[in-house]
Amino acid sequence: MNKMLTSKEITPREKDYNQWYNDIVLKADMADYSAVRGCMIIKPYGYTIWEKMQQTLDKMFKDTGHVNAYFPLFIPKSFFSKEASHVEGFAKECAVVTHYRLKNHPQTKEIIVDEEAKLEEELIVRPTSETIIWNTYKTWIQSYRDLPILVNQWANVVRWEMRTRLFLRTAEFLWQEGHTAHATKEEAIEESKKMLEVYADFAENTLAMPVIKGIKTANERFAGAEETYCIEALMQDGKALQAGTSHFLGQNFAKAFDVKFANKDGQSDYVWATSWGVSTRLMGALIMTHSDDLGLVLPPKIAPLQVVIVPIYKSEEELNNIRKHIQSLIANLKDKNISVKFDDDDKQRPGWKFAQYEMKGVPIRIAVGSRDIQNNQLEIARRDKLSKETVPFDKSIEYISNLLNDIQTNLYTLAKNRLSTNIYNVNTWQEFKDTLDKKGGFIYAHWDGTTETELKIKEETKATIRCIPINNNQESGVCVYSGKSSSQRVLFARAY
RNA sequence: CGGGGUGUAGCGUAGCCCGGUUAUCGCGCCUGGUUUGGGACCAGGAGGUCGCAAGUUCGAAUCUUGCCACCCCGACCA
Repeated sequence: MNKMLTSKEITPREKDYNQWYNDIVLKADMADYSAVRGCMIIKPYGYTIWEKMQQTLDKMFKDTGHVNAYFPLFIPKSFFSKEASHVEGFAKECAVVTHYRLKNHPQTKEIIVDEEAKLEEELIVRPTSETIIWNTYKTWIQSYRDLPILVNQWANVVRWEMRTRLFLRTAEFLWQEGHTAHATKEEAIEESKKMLEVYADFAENTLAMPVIKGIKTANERFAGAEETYCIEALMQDGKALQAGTSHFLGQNFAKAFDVKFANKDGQSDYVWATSWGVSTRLMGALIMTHSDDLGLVLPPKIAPLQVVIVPIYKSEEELNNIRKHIQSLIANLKDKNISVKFDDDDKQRPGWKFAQYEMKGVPIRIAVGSRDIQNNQLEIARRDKLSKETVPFDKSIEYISNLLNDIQTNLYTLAKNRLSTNIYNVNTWQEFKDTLDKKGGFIYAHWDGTTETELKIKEETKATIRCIPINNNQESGVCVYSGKSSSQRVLFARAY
């Protein structure tokens, strides 16, 4: 017995995807604009989701042998000059600390910077921590016995982006960055690939967000890396989003910071490095992958609240009856590690609560009133399909438990289908442009392998090469733009 | 940093072109009552440096100038 739900307030997704996205962030009460340019306030509800992500990822990192540490927020400017391509990549978006004191203006009493309190060496607010970490690793590493170092850091970083968007590109954001040091090239490459798999596993199995694993072209590579592995996701409006990266850094940073170790034969060599990270951008990805016009839709594995119970009652006595009746249900759900809230808030009416929890993406909502108690049943609604069903009370635990799994799977399947039907094999330049404009999505096309062609395509269409998929089919053809010979297709898309 | 737009109560807004009573409306908030199976209703009430500053004027939310902030489009961006 499925009934469609209704809503009085529909966000205009067809009209304006950006507006839709913004609405969901604001209505679900996840984040807000802050007074500081390009920064956001992550509100308690949004932060709980981030904490869930942190917990899951942190466990995965530890299961793969990593440990957490913390390095300073401030990086002396001189550290940056050591790796040329790295500084070039970040120079244009750094916040710089130049003074350490304020004072009152003698006349106006206004608070001003005390020019006498100028730092001898400016400090950079970290845009990423490679430099300060490698400066530290120099003192940690002498011998092959000190390797590998497998360290992760949960931190905030600042990148002074010209244009910002809640979660997707904020001036300050939260992330984790892993920084590892290895004795051999093979081991480092192995590590960066392994972490890519961890990210893909997390995206697909926890966030129910299918991704394409691949490597970046030289042009899109991380500043200072020899190889950048990435996971790319597809949003509902047909634009791609880079959801995580893992870099093989070669010996670049070891050379820049002079980090050498003695191997078993007593010979000295530079260590091999990786770095990898995901950020609060994943929150944006999560929203844009699953949410609908009623608000946020959360996969059960990441939902801070999996089940909400809304009582429907007229009197205090009735409410107490309901409370007694569902006591065992709540206890049983908690035993199964299912998070559940009984919302007996008397200040709001049921209809209002239904709408609220839908906006917040709670996967399962149970409504229970005297009618249900009499019939020994529950009304159970699922957020993903917006349908509800009446379930016998004594079968409800099993039903809910299965339903959570079903929602997780369903969300993944929906997104997976959307991804696979939006990858287009394209063979001509005209077809390339038409597909991009009319359908969006990923375009799988031949490319001659040159940065020159890549940049021209970007200039003409705003599409970038998102990645060369891992285990890509080798197939000879001609470049869709230049007509030169090509050995494989690559994935193009317009991206966030 | 270029082009365009917006700033009026917690949120969303009308008024501005063409200056003139007590600044409009909706949501939200507070009080009382009736309600409660999909965002309740009725009655009453509180809440405003009209982004900031200067100017023009008898009089400025409205006109002028400067500044600030934000949004959109570019440029920029693991």
